Amino acid sequence: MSNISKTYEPQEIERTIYEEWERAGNFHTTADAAGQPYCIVIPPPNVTGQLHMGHALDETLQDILIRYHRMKGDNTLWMPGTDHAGIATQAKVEEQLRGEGTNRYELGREKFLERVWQWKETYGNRITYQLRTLGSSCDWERERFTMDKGCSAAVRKVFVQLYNEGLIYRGTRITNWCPKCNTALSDIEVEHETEQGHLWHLRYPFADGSGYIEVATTRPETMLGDTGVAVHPDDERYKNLVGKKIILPLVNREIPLFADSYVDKEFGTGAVKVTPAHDPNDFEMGLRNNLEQVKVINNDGTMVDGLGKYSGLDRYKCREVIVADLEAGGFLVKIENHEHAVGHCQRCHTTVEPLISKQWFVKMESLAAPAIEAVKSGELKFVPERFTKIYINWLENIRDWCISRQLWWGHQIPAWYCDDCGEMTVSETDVTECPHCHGKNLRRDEDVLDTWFSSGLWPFSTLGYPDDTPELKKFYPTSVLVTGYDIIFFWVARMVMMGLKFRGEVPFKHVFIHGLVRDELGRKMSKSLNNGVDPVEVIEKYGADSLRFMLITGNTPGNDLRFYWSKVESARNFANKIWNASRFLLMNLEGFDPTFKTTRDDLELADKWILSRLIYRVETVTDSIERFELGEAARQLYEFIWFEFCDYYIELTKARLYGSDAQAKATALFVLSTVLETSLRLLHPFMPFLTEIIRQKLPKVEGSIMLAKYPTVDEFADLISNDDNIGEFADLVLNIVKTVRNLKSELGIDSRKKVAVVLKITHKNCADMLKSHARYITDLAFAEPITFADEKPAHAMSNVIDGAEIYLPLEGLIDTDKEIARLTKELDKVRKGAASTAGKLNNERFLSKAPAEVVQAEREKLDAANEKISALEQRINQLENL
RNA sequence: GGGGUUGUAGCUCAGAUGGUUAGAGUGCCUCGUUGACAUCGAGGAGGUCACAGAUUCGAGUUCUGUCAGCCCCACCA
Repeated sequence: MSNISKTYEPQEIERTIYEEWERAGNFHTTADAAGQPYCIVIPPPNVTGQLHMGHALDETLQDILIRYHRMKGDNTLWMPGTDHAGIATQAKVEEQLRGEGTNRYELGREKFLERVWQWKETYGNRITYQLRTLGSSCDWERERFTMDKGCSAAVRKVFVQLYNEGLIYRGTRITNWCPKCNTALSDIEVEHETEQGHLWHLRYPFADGSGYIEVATTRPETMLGDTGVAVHPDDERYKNLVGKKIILPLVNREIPLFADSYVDKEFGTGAVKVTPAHDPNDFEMGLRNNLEQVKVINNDGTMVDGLGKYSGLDRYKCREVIVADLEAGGFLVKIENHEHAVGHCQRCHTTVEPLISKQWFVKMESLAAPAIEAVKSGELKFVPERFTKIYINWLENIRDWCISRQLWWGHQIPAWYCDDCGEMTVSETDVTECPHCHGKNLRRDEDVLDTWFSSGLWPFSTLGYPDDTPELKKFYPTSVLVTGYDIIFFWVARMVMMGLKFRGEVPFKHVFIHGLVRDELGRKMSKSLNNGVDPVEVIEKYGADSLRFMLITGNTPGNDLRFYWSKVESARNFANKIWNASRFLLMNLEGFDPTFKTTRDDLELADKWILSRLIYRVETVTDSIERFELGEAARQLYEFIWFEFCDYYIELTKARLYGSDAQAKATALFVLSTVLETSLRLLHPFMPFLTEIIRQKLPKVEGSIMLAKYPTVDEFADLISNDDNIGEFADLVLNIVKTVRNLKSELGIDSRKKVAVVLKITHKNCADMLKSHARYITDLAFAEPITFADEKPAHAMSNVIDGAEIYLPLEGLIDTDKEIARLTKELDKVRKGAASTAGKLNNERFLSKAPAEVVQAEREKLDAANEKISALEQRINQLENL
């Protein structure tokens, strides 16, 4: 045992332990296993992705909950899997093709998809392997993929049903288009950023030569597609001009001036050029006013053919040319600076172009209503609660969801078009013959579905849907969803809607929201800033337990946290502390009879104290986990293990361990073992590897800690009851210890050098107890000999605390004047406190309105303060008389 | 334009349902290597809890407003 290394070296150990766990099937469960079902579905990481800090946090939180519930005896399932991540994955393979001098169109759809699947086979395991290094106890035997057979079947079934119910439709609309990704996007895939732009004031001449009207625009290049100019119907400036014809500059097209109440009289000139093909508002106005839609921008962001010199120009280059030409033609009035919001593609950050195209949409209103209700009724709860507002607000203002993407990697839309009769057929099974005309000339819709469509089904598709599996029956609805606030709309809301629609129940009862992991400066970790810290690197250097502990300490639900290497080090030090406390125990355990069991009567006060503290921590840690306050639970564990167990209790056992009383030593070892073993189980969800390796070294312990019982208070029922006034006694002892240490330090005495101490005990309940256990003060404060006396030694350093006066008699070392000054300062402090307490007690309203126990506590406080005051006064008086 | 959130020790953050002298980590200062641990131990300095009001016997904690930062949502060209 003594050959255990002095520091904890996690690297090798972690890998070995994880392999053992997985080999033993510890992560796996079945629907018919015993216990209450407890299930979490993993937020599936992108199949080609790499682990980042956000994953590490997300995984850690889930693994803590999962391990806790598994130990509690619940039938616990953590369902893992990956997401096909349409655009991201396709982009990676396309990049690879570019390197080979080819592209997807040259390859063709079928060959291209083969390449993507190949890519998935090559890189798809990387992320799940990385999850393992964190210690994630996922049921890997059940691993799923959003494009596997089952998930694909679920997607088809859901799509067809929604279509048949009229909730999915195909329509020509103006949608967000990314010219770079070359696909339509949903509204939430567009990120708005305010940019410093310009407002160009243009002069549009009337056809009849009667002058001109001035319009203002942020996008002059779209003027090529203008098919009207709009003013507000009540705008006095323009009222008489409505109906006139305008000659569009540069194009020389005749367009109408019309009135539409959408126009804001106050903005710009009050007259808007209308480009129905390239602006969502103009599109609507165009529909209302029967305007022509003239498309001037291609899907790739260049100008269309037939525009003369402008054709083929990039939209921004075209803008420059147009402005120059307008200026040359005398049509440009002025250019103003103007700040406005511009939409960008979430994935590639290209400026989005609103374009008219035929796309598939989901009607959201009827799906959103139950999802709102589920939260309002409390069936689904957000942690922290404030996110319910954000969620509800979004759902209440929801618009139809564009679900078709012009990509190849994804779930291809199950719709077929008949070239013979022109009819469309939507079907769960592939269509080879047109059901309308029995023609065979069928073309399948080329588009694939938005990745989030399949993600939305994840909580039930992974459990077996569309089949009615035992897992689906047992584990749906799942218990909690753990995710970041950044994907509440993308994912959470859609899962709730789909879950309610297709299972009739919410997909999870709690949504546990966490924040983002930021860098040391509080910036978001990003590729472009290159400020990301690789969790794998942290694990290699410090171990997964340290990373996990670092990520949850000091963190509260929903709030962002910063990554600091010093915080990882602090967590590593904690792991090392536990390692060494265990090493200490194991060394002393050599030759000890492991079957020895102590009884309540053998326990001494220190044992009772640490057991009472342990019980308290079992309660608070459990309670904190249940409330999702994992940072608080971690703090409780840290305090207990480091301060109470290591700093005090272990020190107090040393006398017994090194002494000659075999029975006393056995008792100390028994309590040490019990408390350590229980602490390990309590800590296991947070630091799974360390707790496993240490517990395996303890005698009499069998099996993995993963499958051990989570500690409960009643485990200790026969060892300790709470009728002892142990807490009061401990407070007094620790207070005296602290005071002795302090006085020694002030005198410059080495903390480990023994000094004589005289104590005058004034505590009502604990005087005798303290006298018979003075050894505790000797052991913790290196105070020896300790004498109890009523008289006050004259030449001594001293202080007064609640329940005791402490003297360090040091003839010749004491500077009386300094002592008086120090004690006077102390006296002032106590008097101030006493005055404020007395103030409260003199307040009639405090006495009549505050709860009796609060008043009583104040009374006791005042008594104690008064005692202290008189003791200090006497002492000062005594010194002055020297 | 709406909504949210943050402001507590030099730094990073905890402080549920209002009730002792407001805590931790880290940094800093002083001391200490004989048997768990220097990835350690002992002691110490450091906070008018952003500001102003209100509610209350009592506010870091509840409410209102102000200031500062961050974030989300939003079709004013």
